[in-house]
Amino acid sequence: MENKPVRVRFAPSPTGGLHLGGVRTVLFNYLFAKQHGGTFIVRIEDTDQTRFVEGAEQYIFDCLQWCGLTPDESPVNGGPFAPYRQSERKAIYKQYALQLIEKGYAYYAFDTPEELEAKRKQFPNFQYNHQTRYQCSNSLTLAPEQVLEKLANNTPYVIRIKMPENETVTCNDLIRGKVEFNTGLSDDKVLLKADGMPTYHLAVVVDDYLMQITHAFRGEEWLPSAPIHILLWQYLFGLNNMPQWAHLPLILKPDGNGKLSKRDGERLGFPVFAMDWTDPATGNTTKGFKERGFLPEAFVNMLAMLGWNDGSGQEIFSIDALIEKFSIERIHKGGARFDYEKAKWFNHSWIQQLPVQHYAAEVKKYFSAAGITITHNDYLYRVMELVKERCHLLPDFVEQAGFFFQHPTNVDTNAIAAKWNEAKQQFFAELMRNLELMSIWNAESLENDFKEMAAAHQLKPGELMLPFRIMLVGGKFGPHVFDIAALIGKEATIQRIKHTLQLLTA
RNA sequence: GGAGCGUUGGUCAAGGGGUUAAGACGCAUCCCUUUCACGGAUGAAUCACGGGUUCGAUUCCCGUACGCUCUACCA
Repeated sequence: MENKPVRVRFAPSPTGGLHLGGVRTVLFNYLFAKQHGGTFIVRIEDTDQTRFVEGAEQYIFDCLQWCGLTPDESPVNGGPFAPYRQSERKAIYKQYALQLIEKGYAYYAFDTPEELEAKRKQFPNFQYNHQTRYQCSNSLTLAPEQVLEKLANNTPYVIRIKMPENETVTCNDLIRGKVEFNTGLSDDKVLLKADGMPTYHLAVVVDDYLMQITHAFRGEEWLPSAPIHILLWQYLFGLNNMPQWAHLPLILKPDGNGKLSKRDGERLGFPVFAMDWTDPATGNTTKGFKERGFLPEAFVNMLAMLGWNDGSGQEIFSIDALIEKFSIERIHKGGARFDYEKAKWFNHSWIQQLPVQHYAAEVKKYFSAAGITITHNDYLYRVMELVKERCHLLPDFVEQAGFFFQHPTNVDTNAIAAKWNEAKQQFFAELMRNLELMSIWNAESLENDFKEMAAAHQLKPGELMLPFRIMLVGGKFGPHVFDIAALIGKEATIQRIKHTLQLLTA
């Protein structure tokens, strides 16, 4: 335990979209590793061949890249402990299972899935445990020669851990403190499956040992199986080589009870996955935070604050600040409900504080998806600067700034029609002529000119501002009118006035 | 059913024996702004409940309730 170089791992099962809770687990791993000058490893736990999903692994790495949480060692980066895919490590696990059998900590079991299912049907809460294992077909109940014979005949078997009847195993969790379990309450979990693949229980322990993991972070849902892992460590590699455990609180659904699921996002209209995920089987795409218009800085920041804070009240943190401030001691014990409104607030904050150039390329994509092609980046930057405080998500820029690039498609004349009159018509007609002659085109002179003219027409500027806005913008929103006029230029300004005037007289 | 974990405003949460129980999101009202937004101000919690311990408990202890997680040849 003393001063070993920190090595942590994220061990996803590549079976579908990457859940926000998964990304938070990655984040905490990453922060801890970076803070301690350690190594962050991604290990793919693909031991269940029946759940193989095409593209799921690549998708996980894409998500990590978008978040900026790049692993130091992984199947794609390689590393000194390769391979990092458990399916490619299949041969390694069996010897450890055999070792356990030799020491009497595990046994062969020949019960078929059908037999077990029958037992579960017969007995209300059937568990394969210290009470029932002697009524089952395994190397504990069969004569040695029968076992040998079955093995020789290639009879399918699994290897199960032999849980002690009544021992106390304690887990010193970094977040929860001492947690005790009675071993008699757990069942004899399968360690090695009939197909020769390890289950999670065996694989984590073996790989954490082989990869010299020092700290193991995972979701709280794993806490009940911790005693099995701890026992395995004790039997195989010794408790003093075991990583320190930290079981992270769950992220809960915003309404009702239970942990946040993909379905909650669909039901309530917000993303749950980091990026869009298309299920290859059904072709259905589930929306991701990225595609919804989140900045990775905001997404990561928001996730960090779900279950952790630095105690100062500060909420906006860059990744570097998080690396500096992060501490396991300040991780909460209780689960946190996910709040999409708050998530959007984080994104809004990051939109304000990052230079617009930083995310302009992404914004551009939303514009082009809306049929607006942007040719001048400098113009785009100025526009973004002007409207960014109204944007929570990146696509908001299209809505908030589309009129800077094309004439408004819908001019809300209803907003001004009721109070429209001949005097105003005259005013704007003259305004057009006036603007045409202007040599200096900036917000200030435009405003002065506008107000002088209003006075000359004996009209209140206030009555004219909204019509002017509607003409330029199309609706009741956007930055100061004269800033807009200044930016879109003389020609567009005049053209829009003219167009609206025509609409109003039609 | 069993085991484990958890419980401070609607949400995220600070605090941790004596406080007017921070702050943020959201909401409402107001100010600023001749639009929207930003910004500012104000408002809203008997700290799940019941017992202790104590001069004093939101804070410590014990129960209860409630919630969650797990209880597969899935992770």
